[in-house]
Amino acid sequence: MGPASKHFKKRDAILTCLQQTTSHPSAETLFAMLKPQIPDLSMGTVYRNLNLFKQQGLATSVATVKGVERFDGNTDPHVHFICSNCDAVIDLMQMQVPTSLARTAADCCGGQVDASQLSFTGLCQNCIRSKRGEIA
Amino acid sequence: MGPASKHFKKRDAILTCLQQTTSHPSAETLFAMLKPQIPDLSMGTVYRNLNLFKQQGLATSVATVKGVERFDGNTDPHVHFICSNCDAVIDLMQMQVPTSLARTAADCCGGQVDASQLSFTGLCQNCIRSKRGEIA
DNA sequence: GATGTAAATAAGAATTATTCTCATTTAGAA
DNA sequence: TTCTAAATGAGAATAATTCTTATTTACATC
Repeated sequence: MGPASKHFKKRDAILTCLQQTTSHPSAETLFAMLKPQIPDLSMGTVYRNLNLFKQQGLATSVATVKGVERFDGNTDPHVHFICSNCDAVIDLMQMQVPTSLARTAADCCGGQVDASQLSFTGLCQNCIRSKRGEIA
Repeated sequence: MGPASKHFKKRDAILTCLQQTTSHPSAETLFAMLKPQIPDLSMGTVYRNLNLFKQQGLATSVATVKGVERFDGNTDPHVHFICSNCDAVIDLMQMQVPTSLARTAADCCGGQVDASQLSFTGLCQNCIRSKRGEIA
């Protein structure tokens, strides 16, 4: 039904928040973002709905960074850059996993490929600058 | 120094075990594999050394599957297939992330790419068969 | 408008994976 | 033998996530 319905108010708020940010928040971060507007929101609801979104294909789990799962509400196929210094997860919207690779993968192991995840890790632009002594 | 030394006995056992399997075990699984041969091994040692191996580049964290971190002692660059049904993590040794993609990624975000991770998720061959009613 | 309903939620307990602490053990050096 | 530094065992502590249950909510029906 979506945001028009009064049902699923919090569910919609969580999904909308996730879709409007590019920061790939953790459950906790998402909770912190929403709490001011929805003071009676609970962590359980955030986790419950994130799992629901994953099942429904409305969101994905991008990575687990230092033990914490990070989510993405952007369902367009794309690639991520993960900064090993500041834990930022950055979209590389211009990039995708070539479909030829997915086909090769399926052929290699005889399995059925449903999705692919490609990420690069290293230092992000900000952290490179910081290391040079400049202000991030 | 390696397996010849009497120092690092358990450390070496853990690394060797990780290098000799292609199952991408979790810390707990690794512990279970080694416990029979090393009855006084403790979980703390497994976790401690796995983190050490990661730092030293002797092992990598392949993925977090259903909340559990999975490790790989194979440092040759390769790709993984992760079965969403049985949680198997399978090597696709024949495949690598094209270096051109890594370069593009660095250009895209202005960062410094240190490593890349590519994995495919779906049903593995065994689970496809099982679903057909055959015995896995 | 009152009542019934099924889904969604809050709150916090419970669980699980991982890290931490510290006393002990070990291997090798002096 | 004694010393030292690293490695370890054991279990406590922590942190993330899931689970449980009573409550609330939105809507349908009367």
